[in-house]
Amino acid sequence: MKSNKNILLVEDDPNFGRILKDYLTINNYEVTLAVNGIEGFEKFNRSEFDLCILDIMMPFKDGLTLAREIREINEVIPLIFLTAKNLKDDVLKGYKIGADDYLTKPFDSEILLAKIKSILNRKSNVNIEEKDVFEFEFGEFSFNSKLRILSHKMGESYKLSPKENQLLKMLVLNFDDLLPRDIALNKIWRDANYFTSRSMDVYIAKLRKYLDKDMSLKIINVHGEGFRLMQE
Amino acid sequence: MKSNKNILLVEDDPNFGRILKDYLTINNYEVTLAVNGIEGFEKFNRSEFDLCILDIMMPFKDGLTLAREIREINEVIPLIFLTAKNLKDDVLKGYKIGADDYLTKPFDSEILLAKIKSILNRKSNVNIEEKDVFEFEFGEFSFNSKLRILSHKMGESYKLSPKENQLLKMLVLNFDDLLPRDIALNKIWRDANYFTSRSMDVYIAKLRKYLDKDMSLKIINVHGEGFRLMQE
DNA sequence: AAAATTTCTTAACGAAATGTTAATATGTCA
DNA sequence: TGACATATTAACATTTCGTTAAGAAATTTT
Repeated sequence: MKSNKNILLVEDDPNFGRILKDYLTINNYEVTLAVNGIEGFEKFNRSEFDLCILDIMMPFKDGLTLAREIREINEVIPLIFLTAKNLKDDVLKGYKIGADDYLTKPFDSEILLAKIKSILNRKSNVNIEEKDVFEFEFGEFSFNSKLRILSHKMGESYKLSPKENQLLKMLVLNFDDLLPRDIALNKIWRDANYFTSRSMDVYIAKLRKYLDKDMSLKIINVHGEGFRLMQE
Repeated sequence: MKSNKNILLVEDDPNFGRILKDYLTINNYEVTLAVNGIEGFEKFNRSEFDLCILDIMMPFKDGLTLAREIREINEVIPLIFLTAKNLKDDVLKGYKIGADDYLTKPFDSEILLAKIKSILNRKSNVNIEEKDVFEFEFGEFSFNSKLRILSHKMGESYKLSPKENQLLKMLVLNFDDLLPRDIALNKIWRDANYFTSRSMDVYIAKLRKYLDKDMSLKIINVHGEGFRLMQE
C-alpha cells in the first residue's frame, strides 16, 4: 500500500541516513535524502513534502537553522528533529521554531514510524480545513480534481488517472500561461530527467485526446520551455 | 497571564504528582490531579479538559486503559503519556490509541512544558466540537448510526456491525464526495496498511450489498484515493 | 462456562487501473 | 541539414481493487 507521503530526510551521516531512508521506504514513504542543511534546503524548494526529519548537528548548516528557513516558507509542515544526545537546549529551541517532535539518538525505528504516522494523521485532519480549490470550468469542460472527473458539458465524463489529473490541474491553474516543464516534472514526477520528461509527453498526449472534444481548446508546446493550455 | 487551559493529570505517585501539578500551575495551567485510572475517568467526565497527561503504570486502571475510555468519549483531546522506563511496547500501544506524545521518566519539566505548548497550539485551531449527528436520510434509506440500524423504507431493516456502521457513517457524512481511504482507515482501523485496507474493501462490499436495495445508490471507487457514496 | 452466533482479519487470486519504457515518427531551431 | 525536442502508440510491469472463503476473536445466548 503506497502511502503517497513524501518525507525529506536531512542527515549528514551517510550510513545512518541510508539505513533510515531504506527503513522508511520499506514502510511506504517516498524519501528524499539530503546530507546537509544546504542540500536539504535546495531539495525542500525543488519539490513538495509532507514532513521533514532533520538532524540537528550537521556541518555547514545545522538542522535548527534549516528549520527556521523552512518555517519561513511553510508554516505548517511537520518537523521532527533528531538530536545526538539529549541536548535540552536544542530540544527547546526546536520546539520554539515549531517542531512537532524530536527524537534522541539512538532511537527505535518503530517509534519513529509511530510518531510519523501520528503526526501525519493529525495534520491530514487539519488540512481538511485548508481550502484547496478543486473545481474548475474551462471551455466546454468542468473538472473536479478531487474526484478526478473531467466532464464535457452535454458530452461524456472521463475518469482521470492521478497523473492525468495532476497535470491537467497544473495546466488549468496556469490557463493561457506557460506551465514550465521542470516545474510540472518536479511536482508530479518528483524528478526532472529524460525519462520523466518522456512520460510527461505521454500524458500530454492523453490530455489532448480528452480536450479534442472542445475544438477551441489546445495544449501547445513552447519548445524547450513547457506547455500552455489555451483557448482559440 | 492565565492560560485558561485545563489539564487532567493522572499520576499515582503522590509526591511526583504534587510537584508536577505545582509546576504546571506556576506556568498558568489549571491542573486537576487524579491518583489512578478510576479517579481519572471520573474527573474526566465531571468537567472539561484541554489536555490529559497520563501515567501508564498505575494500580487499578492503567493509563492505556484509561486512554481508551477517554478516546471513546472524545476523539480529539490531546493525550501525553508518561512511561516509567522506555517501554517500547507501551509507547507503541499509546500511539495506536491516538497519543500525541509520550515522555520517559525521568524527564525535564521544561521539555514537558514545551510539548504542552506545542500541542495546545496546534489543537486550539481545530477544537470546534460539533454536536454529533446520528440520524441520516439518503436515497430510500434511513440510517441511525447510534442504534446502528439501516432501514430501507418499505423494506427491511439491517443491524449493522460496528465497523459497517462507522464506515457507512463516514460515507454518508461525505455524501457525493470523496471519502479518502487513509482518513477512513486511520479513523476506523487506527492504522493504514495493506491488511486494514483489504479489510476495508471487505466492508465496502458488505455495504454495497445493503445498498443494492436502492438501485440509485452506488459506492464507487476512486482508484488510489478512496470511495464515494453517490446517487444515480 | 460452554455453545452458538456474530464480527473481524487474513489470505488468495483474478481483474482492472496505472505508470514506465521502447520504438518510431514528427517537428523545431540554429 | 544535423542535433535535439516532442508526439504517439504499444507492450510490459506494477499497483490497486473486488471478491470469496477460511479461520480467529469477540460477543451473546443457552
